[in-house]
Amino acid sequence: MNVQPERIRSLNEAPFREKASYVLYWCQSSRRAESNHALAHAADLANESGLALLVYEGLTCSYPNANDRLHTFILDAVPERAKSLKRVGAGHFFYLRGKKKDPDDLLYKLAAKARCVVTDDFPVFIPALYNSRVPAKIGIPYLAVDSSCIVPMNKHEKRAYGAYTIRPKMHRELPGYLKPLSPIQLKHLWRDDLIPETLRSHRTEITASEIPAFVAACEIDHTIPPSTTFTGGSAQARKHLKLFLEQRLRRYANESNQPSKHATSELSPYLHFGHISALEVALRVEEYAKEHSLLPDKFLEELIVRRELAFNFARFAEDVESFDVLPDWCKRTMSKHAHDKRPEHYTAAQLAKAETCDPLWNATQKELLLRGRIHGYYRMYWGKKIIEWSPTYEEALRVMIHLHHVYALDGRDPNTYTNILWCFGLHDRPWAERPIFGQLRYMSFDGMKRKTDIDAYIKEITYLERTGKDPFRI
DNA sequence: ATCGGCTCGCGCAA
DNA sequence: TGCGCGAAGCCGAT
Repeated sequence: MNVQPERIRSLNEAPFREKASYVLYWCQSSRRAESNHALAHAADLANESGLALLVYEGLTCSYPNANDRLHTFILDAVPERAKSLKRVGAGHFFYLRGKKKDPDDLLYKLAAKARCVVTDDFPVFIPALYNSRVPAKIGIPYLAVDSSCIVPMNKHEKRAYGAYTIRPKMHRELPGYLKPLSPIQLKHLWRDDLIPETLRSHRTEITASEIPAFVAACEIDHTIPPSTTFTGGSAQARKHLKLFLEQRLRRYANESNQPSKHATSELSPYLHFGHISALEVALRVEEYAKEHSLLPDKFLEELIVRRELAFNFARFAEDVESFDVLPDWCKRTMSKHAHDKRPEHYTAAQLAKAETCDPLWNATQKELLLRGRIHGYYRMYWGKKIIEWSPTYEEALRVMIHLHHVYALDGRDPNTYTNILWCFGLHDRPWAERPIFGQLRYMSFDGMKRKTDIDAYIKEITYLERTGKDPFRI
Protein backbone atom coordinates (compact mmCIF):
# COMPACT_ATOMS: atom_id res chain seq x y z
CA MET A 1 0.00 0.00 0.00
CA ASN A 2 1.28 3.32 -1.15
CA VAL A 3 -1.07 5.71 0.57
CA GLN A 4 -1.16 6.26 4.33
CA PRO A 5 -4.62 5.37 5.71
CA GLU A 6 -4.79 8.66 7.65
CA ARG A 7 -5.04 10.48 4.32
CA ILE A 8 -8.33 8.75 3.59
CA ARG A 9 -11.78 9.65 4.88
CA SER A 10 -14.68 7.37 4.16
CA LEU A 11 -17.67 9.69 3.77
CA ASN A 12 -20.50 7.18 3.66
CA GLU A 13 -21.24 3.60 4.65
CA ALA A 14 -22.35 2.16 1.35
CA PRO A 15 -21.11 -1.30 0.28
CA PHE A 16 -18.74 -1.92 -2.62
CA ARG A 17 -20.52 -2.79 -5.86
CA GLU A 18 -19.88 -6.45 -6.54
CA LYS A 19 -20.35 -6.54 -10.30
CA ALA A 20 -18.44 -3.41 -11.22
CA SER A 21 -16.58 -2.44 -14.39
CA TYR A 22 -13.93 -0.18 -12.83
CA VAL A 23 -12.81 1.90 -9.88
CA LEU A 24 -13.67 5.57 -10.41
CA TYR A 25 -11.36 8.40 -9.40
CA TRP A 26 -13.19 11.72 -9.46
CA CYS A 27 -10.45 14.27 -9.93
CA GLN A 28 -11.71 17.53 -8.45
CA SER A 29 -8.83 19.53 -7.07
CA SER A 30 -5.61 17.56 -7.53
CA ARG A 31 -5.67 17.83 -11.27
CA ARG A 32 -2.49 15.93 -12.02
CA ALA A 33 -1.33 12.45 -12.94
CA GLU A 34 1.81 12.38 -10.78
CA SER A 35 2.39 12.61 -7.03
CA ASN A 36 -1.34 12.33 -6.43
CA HIS A 37 -2.34 10.31 -3.37
CA ALA A 38 -6.00 10.05 -4.37
CA LEU A 39 -5.10 8.69 -7.78
CA ALA A 40 -2.59 6.30 -6.20
CA HIS A 41 -5.20 5.02 -3.76
CA ALA A 42 -7.73 4.53 -6.55
CA ALA A 43 -5.07 2.59 -8.48
CA ASP A 44 -4.41 0.38 -5.43
CA LEU A 45 -8.13 -0.34 -5.06
CA ALA A 46 -8.42 -1.15 -8.76
CA ASN A 47 -5.47 -3.56 -8.59
CA GLU A 48 -6.82 -5.25 -5.46
CA SER A 49 -10.23 -5.83 -6.97
CA GLY A 50 -9.00 -6.91 -10.41
CA LEU A 51 -10.51 -3.90 -12.15
CA ALA A 52 -9.38 -1.09 -14.41
CA LEU A 53 -9.22 2.53 -13.29
CA LEU A 54 -11.26 5.34 -14.74
CA VAL A 55 -10.37 8.97 -14.01
CA TYR A 56 -13.26 11.38 -14.35
CA GLU A 57 -12.94 15.13 -14.32
CA GLY A 58 -15.53 17.68 -15.18
CA LEU A 59 -15.50 21.38 -15.88
CA THR A 60 -18.87 23.08 -15.57
CA CYS A 61 -20.02 26.48 -16.74
CA SER A 62 -22.11 27.08 -13.66
CA TYR A 63 -19.69 27.63 -10.79
CA PRO A 64 -19.58 31.20 -9.41
CA ASN A 65 -17.70 33.63 -11.65
CA ALA A 66 -16.75 31.02 -14.25
CA ASN A 67 -14.79 32.99 -16.83
CA ASP A 68 -12.27 32.69 -19.67
CA ARG A 69 -9.28 33.10 -17.35
CA LEU A 70 -10.17 30.21 -15.05
CA HIS A 71 -11.49 27.96 -17.82
CA THR A 72 -8.39 28.45 -19.96
CA PHE A 73 -6.02 27.69 -17.11
CA ILE A 74 -7.92 24.54 -16.19
CA LEU A 75 -8.18 23.34 -19.80
CA ASP A 76 -4.49 24.06 -20.49
CA ALA A 77 -3.65 21.16 -18.18
CA VAL A 78 -5.96 18.57 -19.71
CA PRO A 79 -4.18 17.29 -22.87
CA GLU A 80 -0.93 16.36 -21.11
CA ARG A 81 -2.82 14.73 -18.25
CA ALA A 82 -4.90 12.67 -20.70
CA LYS A 83 -1.66 11.53 -22.31
CA SER A 84 -0.02 10.61 -18.97
CA LEU A 85 -3.04 8.62 -17.84
CA LYS A 86 -3.28 6.80 -21.14
CA ARG A 87 0.41 5.90 -20.86
CA VAL A 88 -0.16 4.15 -17.51
CA GLY A 89 -3.27 2.36 -18.73
CA ALA A 90 -5.96 4.35 -16.94
CA GLY A 91 -9.14 5.53 -18.60
CA HIS A 92 -9.66 9.27 -18.77
CA PHE A 93 -13.08 10.83 -19.10
CA PHE A 94 -13.09 14.59 -19.36
CA TYR A 95 -16.45 16.27 -19.56
CA LEU A 96 -16.81 19.92 -20.49
CA ARG A 97 -20.27 21.11 -19.58
CA GLY A 98 -20.42 24.12 -21.85
CA LYS A 99 -24.13 25.00 -21.68
CA LYS A 100 -26.36 25.15 -18.64
CA LYS A 101 -28.77 22.73 -20.30
CA ASP A 102 -26.09 20.05 -20.87
CA PRO A 103 -26.42 17.01 -18.57
CA ASP A 104 -24.97 17.59 -15.11
CA ASP A 105 -25.09 14.03 -13.76
CA LEU A 106 -22.17 12.42 -15.58
CA LEU A 107 -20.50 11.53 -12.29
CA TYR A 108 -23.59 9.57 -11.18
CA LYS A 109 -23.86 7.86 -14.55
CA LEU A 110 -20.22 6.77 -14.42
CA ALA A 111 -20.54 5.78 -10.76
CA ALA A 112 -23.37 3.42 -11.67
CA LYS A 113 -20.78 0.99 -13.08
CA ALA A 114 -18.08 1.67 -10.47
CA ARG A 115 -16.99 -0.43 -7.52
CA CYS A 116 -16.39 2.74 -5.48
CA VAL A 117 -15.56 6.42 -5.89
CA VAL A 118 -12.27 7.94 -4.78
CA THR A 119 -11.94 11.72 -4.81
CA ASP A 120 -9.88 14.62 -3.48
CA ASP A 121 -10.38 15.85 0.08
CA PHE A 122 -10.36 19.63 -0.29
CA PRO A 123 -11.72 21.84 2.49
CA VAL A 124 -13.24 24.77 0.57
CA PHE A 125 -15.30 25.82 -2.42
CA ILE A 126 -16.95 23.33 -4.77
CA PRO A 127 -15.07 20.14 -3.79
CA ALA A 128 -16.03 20.73 -0.14
CA LEU A 129 -19.65 21.19 -1.15
CA TYR A 130 -19.72 18.08 -3.34
CA ASN A 131 -17.93 16.01 -0.70
CA SER A 132 -20.64 16.93 1.77
CA ARG A 133 -23.57 16.21 -0.57
CA VAL A 134 -22.63 13.44 -2.99
CA PRO A 135 -21.60 10.56 -0.66
CA ALA A 136 -25.13 10.01 0.68
CA LYS A 137 -26.55 9.86 -2.84
CA ILE A 138 -24.11 7.58 -4.58
CA GLY A 139 -24.78 4.09 -3.16
CA ILE A 140 -21.15 2.91 -3.24
CA PRO A 141 -18.20 3.78 -0.97
CA TYR A 142 -17.03 7.39 -1.33
CA LEU A 143 -13.45 7.92 -0.22
CA ALA A 144 -11.93 11.39 0.05
CA VAL A 145 -8.14 11.38 -0.02
CA ASP A 146 -5.98 14.29 1.11
CA SER A 147 -3.58 14.82 -1.75
CA SER A 148 -3.10 18.53 -1.07
CA CYS A 149 -1.17 18.47 2.17
CA ILE A 150 2.15 16.88 2.99
CA VAL A 151 1.12 16.13 6.57
CA PRO A 152 -2.50 15.00 6.16
CA MET A 153 -5.19 17.37 7.49
CA ASN A 154 -6.58 14.44 9.48
CA LYS A 155 -3.46 14.43 11.67
CA HIS A 156 -4.77 17.56 13.41
CA GLU A 157 -7.65 17.24 15.85
CA LYS A 158 -8.42 20.93 16.02
CA ARG A 159 -7.81 24.36 14.65
CA ALA A 160 -4.35 25.73 15.39
CA TYR A 161 -4.37 29.21 16.93
CA GLY A 162 -1.36 30.36 14.95
CA ALA A 163 1.66 29.17 13.02
CA TYR A 164 3.56 28.80 16.29
CA THR A 165 1.12 26.24 17.65
CA ILE A 166 1.12 24.03 14.54
CA ARG A 167 4.84 24.34 13.69
CA PRO A 168 6.24 21.90 16.29
CA LYS A 169 3.69 19.29 15.30
CA MET A 170 4.47 19.74 11.61
CA HIS A 171 8.17 19.33 12.26
CA ARG A 172 7.54 16.21 14.31
CA GLU A 173 5.37 14.64 11.60
CA LEU A 174 7.33 15.69 8.53
CA PRO A 175 9.94 12.92 8.45
CA GLY A 176 7.11 10.40 8.09
CA TYR A 177 5.52 12.20 5.15
CA LEU A 178 8.27 13.93 3.21
CA LYS A 179 8.75 10.91 1.00
CA PRO A 180 8.10 10.50 -2.70
CA LEU A 181 4.99 8.69 -3.84
CA SER A 182 5.77 5.85 -6.25
CA PRO A 183 4.31 6.13 -9.74
CA ILE A 184 1.09 4.22 -10.23
CA GLN A 185 1.15 0.81 -11.86
CA LEU A 186 -2.07 -0.68 -13.07
CA LYS A 187 -2.58 -4.41 -13.46
CA HIS A 188 -5.75 -4.15 -15.50
CA LEU A 189 -5.67 -1.81 -18.44
CA TRP A 190 -8.51 0.41 -19.47
CA ARG A 191 -10.73 -0.39 -22.45
CA ASP A 192 -13.22 2.14 -23.79
CA ASP A 193 -15.95 -0.50 -24.05
CA LEU A 194 -16.12 -0.54 -20.23
CA ILE A 195 -18.44 2.45 -20.51
CA PRO A 196 -21.60 2.39 -22.63
CA GLU A 197 -21.60 4.04 -26.03
CA THR A 198 -24.25 6.57 -24.91
CA LEU A 199 -21.95 7.92 -22.21
CA ARG A 200 -18.87 7.95 -24.40
CA SER A 201 -20.44 10.64 -26.57
CA HIS A 202 -20.18 13.09 -23.65
CA ARG A 203 -16.48 12.71 -23.43
CA THR A 204 -14.58 15.79 -24.58
CA GLU A 205 -11.18 15.42 -26.18
CA ILE A 206 -9.22 18.60 -25.49
CA THR A 207 -6.36 19.63 -27.75
CA ALA A 208 -4.21 22.63 -26.93
CA SER A 209 -4.94 24.48 -30.15
CA GLU A 210 -8.69 24.20 -29.68
CA ILE A 211 -8.84 25.56 -26.13
CA PRO A 212 -9.76 29.15 -27.13
CA ALA A 213 -12.65 27.81 -29.23
CA PHE A 214 -13.86 25.55 -26.41
CA VAL A 215 -13.75 28.45 -23.98
CA ALA A 216 -15.54 30.78 -26.38
CA ALA A 217 -18.36 28.24 -26.78
CA CYS A 218 -19.03 27.98 -23.02
CA GLU A 219 -21.79 29.90 -21.29
CA ILE A 220 -19.46 31.81 -18.99
CA ASP A 221 -18.27 35.38 -18.38
CA HIS A 222 -16.17 36.27 -21.42
CA THR A 223 -15.02 39.66 -20.10
CA ILE A 224 -12.09 38.34 -18.05
CA PRO A 225 -9.24 37.38 -20.39
CA PRO A 226 -6.69 34.64 -19.70
CA SER A 227 -3.71 35.56 -17.54
CA THR A 228 -0.95 37.50 -19.25
CA THR A 229 1.56 35.35 -17.42
CA PHE A 230 0.38 31.91 -16.36
CA THR A 231 -0.41 28.97 -18.62
CA GLY A 232 -1.87 25.97 -16.85
CA GLY A 233 -0.50 22.45 -16.66
CA SER A 234 1.94 20.21 -14.84
CA ALA A 235 4.72 20.78 -17.37
CA GLN A 236 4.36 24.54 -16.97
CA ALA A 237 4.39 24.15 -13.20
CA ARG A 238 7.65 22.21 -13.43
CA LYS A 239 9.16 24.94 -15.62
CA HIS A 240 8.34 27.46 -12.88
CA LEU A 241 9.81 25.14 -10.28
CA LYS A 242 13.02 24.71 -12.31
CA LEU A 243 13.38 28.47 -12.73
CA PHE A 244 12.80 28.91 -9.01
CA LEU A 245 15.44 26.35 -8.08
CA GLU A 246 18.06 27.68 -10.45
CA GLN A 247 17.58 31.42 -10.14
CA ARG A 248 15.52 32.25 -7.10
CA LEU A 249 15.90 29.83 -4.23
CA ARG A 250 19.31 31.25 -3.25
CA ARG A 251 17.77 34.73 -3.08
CA TYR A 252 14.55 33.65 -1.42
CA ALA A 253 15.50 34.23 2.21
CA ASN A 254 16.53 37.83 1.61
CA GLU A 255 14.34 38.91 -1.27
CA SER A 256 11.03 37.06 -0.96
CA ASN A 257 9.44 40.25 0.37
CA GLN A 258 10.80 42.32 -2.52
CA PRO A 259 8.12 41.86 -5.20
CA SER A 260 10.10 43.52 -7.99
CA LYS A 261 12.98 41.06 -7.47
CA HIS A 262 10.95 37.97 -8.37
CA ALA A 263 12.51 35.71 -5.77
CA THR A 264 9.39 33.62 -5.05
CA SER A 265 8.24 30.42 -6.74
CA GLU A 266 5.06 31.89 -8.28
CA LEU A 267 3.56 28.42 -8.04
CA SER A 268 0.33 29.38 -6.27
CA PRO A 269 -1.94 28.97 -9.34
CA TYR A 270 -0.47 25.52 -9.98
CA LEU A 271 -0.73 24.46 -6.35
CA HIS A 272 -4.31 25.69 -6.21
CA PHE A 273 -5.46 23.69 -9.23
CA GLY A 274 -3.34 20.75 -8.21
CA HIS A 275 -1.22 20.87 -11.37
CA ILE A 276 1.77 20.21 -9.12
CA SER A 277 1.87 18.71 -5.65
CA ALA A 278 3.33 20.50 -2.64
CA LEU A 279 5.07 17.21 -1.82
CA GLU A 280 6.89 17.15 -5.15
CA VAL A 281 7.89 20.81 -4.76
CA ALA A 282 9.17 20.25 -1.22
CA LEU A 283 11.20 17.21 -2.24
CA ARG A 284 12.76 18.93 -5.26
CA VAL A 285 13.60 22.00 -3.20
CA GLU A 286 15.15 19.91 -0.44
CA GLU A 287 17.19 17.91 -2.93
CA TYR A 288 18.37 20.92 -4.90
CA ALA A 289 19.30 22.79 -1.73
CA LYS A 290 21.35 19.84 -0.54
CA GLU A 291 23.21 19.51 -3.84
CA HIS A 292 23.98 23.22 -4.01
CA SER A 293 24.53 23.92 -0.32
CA LEU A 294 21.56 26.26 -0.05
CA LEU A 295 19.26 26.76 2.91
CA PRO A 296 15.67 25.96 1.93
CA ASP A 297 14.17 26.49 5.40
CA LYS A 298 12.47 29.80 4.82
CA PHE A 299 10.80 28.59 1.65
CA LEU A 300 9.78 25.26 3.21
CA GLU A 301 8.28 27.15 6.15
CA GLU A 302 5.99 28.96 3.69
CA LEU A 303 5.24 25.92 1.54
CA ILE A 304 4.60 23.54 4.40
CA VAL A 305 3.90 25.19 7.75
CA ARG A 306 1.96 28.21 6.57
CA ARG A 307 0.22 26.50 3.65
CA GLU A 308 -0.93 23.65 5.85
CA LEU A 309 -1.94 26.04 8.62
CA ALA A 310 -4.32 27.44 6.01
CA PHE A 311 -5.69 23.96 5.21
CA ASN A 312 -6.04 23.29 8.93
CA PHE A 313 -8.01 26.52 9.30
CA ALA A 314 -10.24 25.76 6.34
CA ARG A 315 -10.87 22.20 7.52
CA PHE A 316 -12.06 23.24 10.96
CA ALA A 317 -13.61 26.68 10.35
CA GLU A 318 -17.41 26.72 10.11
CA ASP A 319 -17.44 29.34 7.37
CA VAL A 320 -14.23 30.67 5.84
CA GLU A 321 -16.06 33.71 4.46
CA SER A 322 -17.27 35.00 7.81
CA PHE A 323 -15.89 36.98 10.75
CA ASP A 324 -17.44 34.43 13.14
CA VAL A 325 -14.30 32.31 12.82
CA LEU A 326 -11.95 35.07 14.02
CA PRO A 327 -10.48 35.15 17.56
CA ASP A 328 -12.43 37.20 20.10
CA TRP A 329 -9.93 40.04 20.23
CA CYS A 330 -10.45 40.68 16.49
CA LYS A 331 -14.23 40.79 16.79
CA ARG A 332 -14.00 42.93 19.92
CA THR A 333 -11.72 45.53 18.36
CA MET A 334 -13.72 45.63 15.14
CA SER A 335 -17.00 46.28 16.93
CA LYS A 336 -15.31 49.06 18.92
CA HIS A 337 -14.08 50.75 15.74
CA ALA A 338 -16.96 49.89 13.42
CA HIS A 339 -18.11 53.50 13.32
CA ASP A 340 -14.74 55.23 13.06
CA LYS A 341 -14.76 57.75 10.26
CA ARG A 342 -13.20 56.46 7.03
CA PRO A 343 -11.77 59.61 5.41
CA GLU A 344 -11.32 57.99 2.01
CA HIS A 345 -13.97 55.84 0.37
CA TYR A 346 -13.87 53.82 -2.79
CA THR A 347 -16.67 51.76 -4.25
CA ALA A 348 -16.11 48.13 -5.16
CA ALA A 349 -16.17 49.20 -8.83
CA GLN A 350 -13.46 51.84 -8.32
CA LEU A 351 -11.31 49.31 -6.49
CA ALA A 352 -11.80 46.70 -9.21
CA LYS A 353 -10.64 49.20 -11.83
CA ALA A 354 -7.58 50.21 -9.78
CA GLU A 355 -8.78 53.80 -9.53
CA THR A 356 -7.50 55.01 -6.18
CA CYS A 357 -5.13 57.81 -5.20
CA ASP A 358 -2.46 55.27 -4.18
CA PRO A 359 -0.15 54.36 -7.09
CA LEU A 360 1.26 51.29 -5.33
CA TRP A 361 -2.18 49.94 -4.49
CA ASN A 362 -3.33 50.53 -8.06
CA ALA A 363 -0.33 48.58 -9.34
CA THR A 364 -1.11 45.62 -7.05
CA GLN A 365 -4.71 45.59 -8.26
CA LYS A 366 -3.49 45.76 -11.87
CA GLU A 367 -1.23 42.80 -11.21
CA LEU A 368 -4.36 40.92 -10.11
CA LEU A 369 -6.28 42.07 -13.19
CA LEU A 370 -3.52 41.09 -15.62
CA ARG A 371 -1.54 38.23 -14.13
CA GLY A 372 -4.28 36.79 -11.94
CA ARG A 373 -2.27 36.92 -8.72
CA ILE A 374 -0.63 39.44 -6.43
CA HIS A 375 2.76 38.98 -4.81
CA GLY A 376 2.22 37.68 -1.28
CA TYR A 377 3.76 40.63 0.50
CA TYR A 378 1.89 43.28 -1.47
CA ARG A 379 -1.31 41.24 -1.19
CA MET A 380 -1.30 42.00 2.53
CA TYR A 381 -0.97 45.70 1.82
CA TRP A 382 -3.70 45.40 -0.82
CA GLY A 383 -6.06 43.88 1.76
CA LYS A 384 -5.22 46.30 4.56
CA LYS A 385 -5.94 49.26 2.30
CA ILE A 386 -9.29 47.83 1.28
CA ILE A 387 -10.19 47.74 4.98
CA GLU A 388 -9.16 51.39 5.34
CA TRP A 389 -11.16 52.49 2.30
CA SER A 390 -14.40 50.53 2.77
CA PRO A 391 -17.44 51.76 4.67
CA THR A 392 -17.55 48.60 6.82
CA TYR A 393 -15.32 45.62 7.60
CA GLU A 394 -17.95 43.32 6.10
CA GLU A 395 -17.88 45.24 2.82
CA ALA A 396 -14.07 45.04 2.77
CA LEU A 397 -14.20 41.26 3.25
CA ARG A 398 -16.84 40.92 0.56
CA VAL A 399 -14.80 42.94 -1.94
CA MET A 400 -11.57 41.03 -1.24
CA ILE A 401 -13.23 37.66 -1.71
CA HIS A 402 -15.09 38.83 -4.82
CA LEU A 403 -11.97 40.22 -6.49
CA HIS A 404 -10.16 36.94 -5.84
CA HIS A 405 -13.07 34.88 -7.15
CA VAL A 406 -13.20 36.81 -10.38
CA TYR A 407 -9.57 37.54 -11.17
CA ALA A 408 -7.24 35.33 -9.14
CA LEU A 409 -5.89 32.03 -10.42
CA ASP A 410 -4.97 31.24 -6.82
CA GLY A 411 -8.35 32.27 -5.36
CA ARG A 412 -10.94 29.89 -3.80
CA ASP A 413 -8.06 28.27 -1.95
CA PRO A 414 -7.53 27.72 1.79
CA ASN A 415 -4.50 30.00 1.43
CA THR A 416 -6.54 32.79 -0.13
CA TYR A 417 -9.15 32.74 2.60
CA THR A 418 -6.44 32.66 5.24
CA ASN A 419 -4.53 35.52 3.60
CA ILE A 420 -7.69 37.59 3.44
CA LEU A 421 -8.76 36.88 7.02
CA TRP A 422 -5.18 37.53 8.20
CA CYS A 423 -5.89 41.14 7.26
CA PHE A 424 -8.64 41.00 9.92
CA GLY A 425 -6.34 39.45 12.54
CA LEU A 426 -6.53 35.69 11.88
CA HIS A 427 -3.29 33.95 12.99
CA ASP A 428 -1.98 37.36 14.02
CA ARG A 429 -1.82 39.21 17.32
CA PRO A 430 -3.13 42.57 18.52
CA TRP A 431 -1.12 45.72 18.00
CA ALA A 432 -1.25 49.33 19.16
CA GLU A 433 -4.75 50.71 18.83
CA ARG A 434 -5.45 53.20 16.04
CA PRO A 435 -8.44 54.53 14.11
CA ILE A 436 -10.37 52.22 11.75
CA PHE A 437 -8.06 49.24 12.40
CA GLY A 438 -8.37 49.17 16.18
CA GLN A 439 -5.85 46.55 17.26
CA LEU A 440 -5.55 44.93 13.83
CA ARG A 441 -2.08 45.28 12.37
CA TYR A 442 -1.77 48.34 10.17
CA MET A 443 0.33 48.60 7.03
CA SER A 444 1.28 51.90 5.47
CA PHE A 445 2.42 53.25 2.12
CA ASP A 446 5.51 54.68 3.86
CA GLY A 447 6.36 51.25 5.26
CA MET A 448 6.14 49.69 1.78
CA LYS A 449 8.26 52.54 0.40
CA ARG A 450 10.87 52.02 3.07
CA LYS A 451 11.07 48.25 2.69
CA THR A 452 10.46 47.58 -0.98
CA ASP A 453 11.30 49.11 -4.34
CA ILE A 454 7.91 50.55 -5.16
CA ASP A 455 9.11 52.36 -8.28
CA ALA A 456 10.55 49.23 -9.87
CA TYR A 457 7.31 47.36 -9.21
CA ILE A 458 5.10 50.12 -10.60
CA LYS A 459 7.32 50.34 -13.67
CA GLU A 460 7.03 46.58 -14.22
CA ILE A 461 3.24 46.64 -13.93
CA THR A 462 2.92 49.74 -16.11
CA TYR A 463 4.91 48.01 -18.85
CA LEU A 464 2.72 44.94 -18.54
CA GLU A 465 -0.40 47.07 -18.74
CA ARG A 466 0.84 48.98 -21.79
CA THR A 467 2.10 46.04 -23.83
CA GLY A 468 0.05 43.13 -22.49
CA LYS A 469 3.32 41.17 -22.64
CA ASP A 470 4.92 39.87 -19.47
CA PRO A 471 8.70 39.42 -19.57
CA PHE A 472 8.20 37.01 -16.68
CA ARG A 473 5.95 34.71 -18.67
CA ILE A 474 7.59 31.34 -19.06
C1' DA B 1 19.87 52.97 12.16
C1' DT B 2 17.98 50.75 16.18
C1' DC B 3 14.97 49.81 19.92
C1' DG B 4 11.04 49.36 22.96
C1' DG B 5 6.19 49.63 23.54
C1' DC B 6 1.89 48.60 21.87
C1' DT B 7 -1.56 44.07 23.35
C1' DC B 8 -3.83 39.21 23.66
C1' DG B 9 -3.97 34.46 24.60
C1' DC B 10 -2.10 29.75 23.68
C1' DG B 11 0.41 26.09 25.35
C1' DC B 12 3.93 24.40 28.02
C1' DA B 13 6.60 24.16 32.31
C1' DA B 14 6.09 24.02 36.96
C1' DT C 1 -0.33 29.82 37.81
C1' DG C 2 3.28 32.08 35.43
C1' DC C 3 5.71 33.03 31.40
C1' DG C 4 7.50 33.37 26.66
C1' DC C 5 6.46 34.52 22.39
C1' DG C 6 4.04 34.97 18.10
C1' DA C 7 2.99 35.64 9.65
C1' DA C 8 5.59 39.84 7.05
C1' DG C 9 4.35 46.68 11.64
C1' DC C 10 4.10 51.37 13.21
C1' DC C 11 5.74 55.17 15.77
C1' DG C 12 8.42 57.97 18.47
C1' DA C 13 12.62 58.32 21.15
C1' DT C 14 17.45 58.03 21.05
